[in-house]
Amino acid sequence: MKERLNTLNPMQREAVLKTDGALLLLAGAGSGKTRVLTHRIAYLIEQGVRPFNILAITFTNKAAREMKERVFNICEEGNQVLVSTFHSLCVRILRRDIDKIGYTNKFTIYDSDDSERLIKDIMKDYKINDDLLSPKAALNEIGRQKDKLITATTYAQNVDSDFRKKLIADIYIAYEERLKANNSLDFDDLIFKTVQLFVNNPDVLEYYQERFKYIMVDEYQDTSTSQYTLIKLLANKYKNICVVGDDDQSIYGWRGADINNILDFEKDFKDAQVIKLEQNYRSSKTILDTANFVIKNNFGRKEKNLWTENEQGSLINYEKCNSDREEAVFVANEILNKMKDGYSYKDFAILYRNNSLSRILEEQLVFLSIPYKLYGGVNFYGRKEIKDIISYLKVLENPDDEISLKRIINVPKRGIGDATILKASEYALNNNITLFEALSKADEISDLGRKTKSVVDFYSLISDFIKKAGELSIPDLIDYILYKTEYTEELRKEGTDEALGRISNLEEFVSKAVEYEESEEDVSLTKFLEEVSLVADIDSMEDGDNVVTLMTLHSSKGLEFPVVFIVGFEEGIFPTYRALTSGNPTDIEEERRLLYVGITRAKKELYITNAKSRLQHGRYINNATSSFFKEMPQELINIKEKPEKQKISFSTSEETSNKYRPQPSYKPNVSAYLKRDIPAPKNVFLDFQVGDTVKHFKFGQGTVLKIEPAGADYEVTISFDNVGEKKLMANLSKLKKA
DNA sequence: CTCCTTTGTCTTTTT
DNA sequence: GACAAAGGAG
Repeated sequence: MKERLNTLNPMQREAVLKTDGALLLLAGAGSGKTRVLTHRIAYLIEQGVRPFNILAITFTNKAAREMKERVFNICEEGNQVLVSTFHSLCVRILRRDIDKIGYTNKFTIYDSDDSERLIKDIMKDYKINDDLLSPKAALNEIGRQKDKLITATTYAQNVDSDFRKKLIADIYIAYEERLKANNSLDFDDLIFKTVQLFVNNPDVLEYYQERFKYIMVDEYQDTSTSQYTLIKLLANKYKNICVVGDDDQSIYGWRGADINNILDFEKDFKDAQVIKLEQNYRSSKTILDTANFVIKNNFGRKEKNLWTENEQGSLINYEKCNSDREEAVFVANEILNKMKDGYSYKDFAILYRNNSLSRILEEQLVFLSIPYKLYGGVNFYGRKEIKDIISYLKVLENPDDEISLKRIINVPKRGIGDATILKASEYALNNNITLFEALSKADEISDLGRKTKSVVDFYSLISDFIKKAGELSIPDLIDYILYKTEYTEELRKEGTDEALGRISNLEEFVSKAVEYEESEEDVSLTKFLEEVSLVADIDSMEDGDNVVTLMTLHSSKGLEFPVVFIVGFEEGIFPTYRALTSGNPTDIEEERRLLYVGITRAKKELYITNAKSRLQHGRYINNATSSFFKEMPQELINIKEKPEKQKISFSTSEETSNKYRPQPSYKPNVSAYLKRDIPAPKNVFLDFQVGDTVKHFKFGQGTVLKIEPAGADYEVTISFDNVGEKKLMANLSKLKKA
């Protein structure tokens, strides 16, 4: 043991040895905090603490898995330590005791998509115009309340005359009622209800206080009030709690993370010891200096001085490109260049502010046959076909779940449309039963007419599935559902590439179910659904693959790469338009921290790139350089700007260079978001003029009366021979000269 | 009443 | 360029 402790620096060692009481570990980027945590767990076990009594909370499942492995490598008993995310931990606790707060343990977990559907339903019921308040905004506001442990009733009591808030309060109350009726919890509830369970049932709390005598929380800067409260409750008896965080890396404020948790920790645990880890083992001096220089622009930070003994390293590369295409070409070519220096694919990461920036990069990587893996974006479990089959499974588990039920009731099409669902819902409401129960009494529902049979058939289909769920393995059950509903058959008939893609996704889902059954000892549909609900894309990341990594800056937290590209360094993208216009300076500070996170991912080389013109939402946008650029130490940056109007060498679509028109030029330094309306459509060419005869695939032949630019396309007024005058979008409706 | 076609909105970031 | 809601045809 002693020998192992000698591999740690004095501060790290102190943190490992301080086993009892409260410890706040302020760990700068790359300062070896994971090392400290794993050694600390191992040390606890060697000191005689039972592994069973240790709880470690991480931010992702991936981090949990890795930490478990690393502890296990130091000491074998380490695999009995519970390493988990907040959400997984809470589900575990709730499955045992949620009946004490009025749910059953077959409860369903709603993802943000499910929650939004429920909000939409409610707003429809209440006839709330969504011009006033979008379902997303309402859901977001409600989520932030839950993060702060504010119930619907409390929220409603405290809204003053604010019309919008009153509206949200009404929705919040209804939302809670419906969730309960559906026996469902949203992500935020998982934490909130666990806290409620503990507060209302001291015996349950005490059970877990005894179980988790030693608690560690990683990424503490990203915990919300509810999460912190949960931890405080658990640690309240033995007070052996160690939290590890870095206020400069707090990037989830929008999700309810509260940076004050770091400041409050010392107040709540009066004898808390504070240890700072300030030596960075990851990055070159140049990279670290740049990061430090940038983050100094934030106010209200915990004072720290991150330093390194690493070599100076090469300058930061800043590349200003003319277009997004040019930027992608640059990044891909640069990766190939660097490969000649002995790097391999897995040494590179391309990071961006939002997922939509990944597409053009992917295209270019594919074009140059550079292997890569993209994380985030459309989550595998978020795809339509996967959500559909999961909804079937959820209904079997919990027929009260009306959101999943409504999702699949007419998928594939079986003649149960909105009107029928509405009648059944009304019947359910009037008789105080669930929608699913109402379906079983289809014959009693008035004016269902000939639709009664469709409903009866659907009900017996689901009943059969419920019966089969008890008999078949999960993969077999999925296959059975896909077969009986003719889901796969429908797709096969469709025959398009898209449909075939969906079929292979479904096949992959079945394989995942097989994998699940093989990897777990204690297999159940409940647990499978739980796992599926709580995985993030990043969790699938494996070290083995030698491929370039593409991900958002948010997802990159906690990772490191020899060479990092930060692309789209443009005002309006990074920092995001929302932060620039919110009027809240802390939003910009959070963007700056995100940049800090991005910079500190790099070990040896850092590239920052941007484009003067970028295709967004189907039109070209001209962005100024990110205002963060001038906050970087210019003497550490190698600035390169591509010459204007350089010939674009590569294009994926058929819009070849002769079709390419020069972009209109705008005044620099004006965020393109402020000039959204671009005068003339580009990349759309009409081979007809006013007076010509054109052909439409449906309306047939007609004469062009008028052509007007409209966004990225032209609006064409045509007098059709058969259907009269119509206004159509030229590109969209594929008009052709006759 | 359902289904298909057309129109509108969207884009932060994720457990 | 993607997808859901609205709108119109059968």
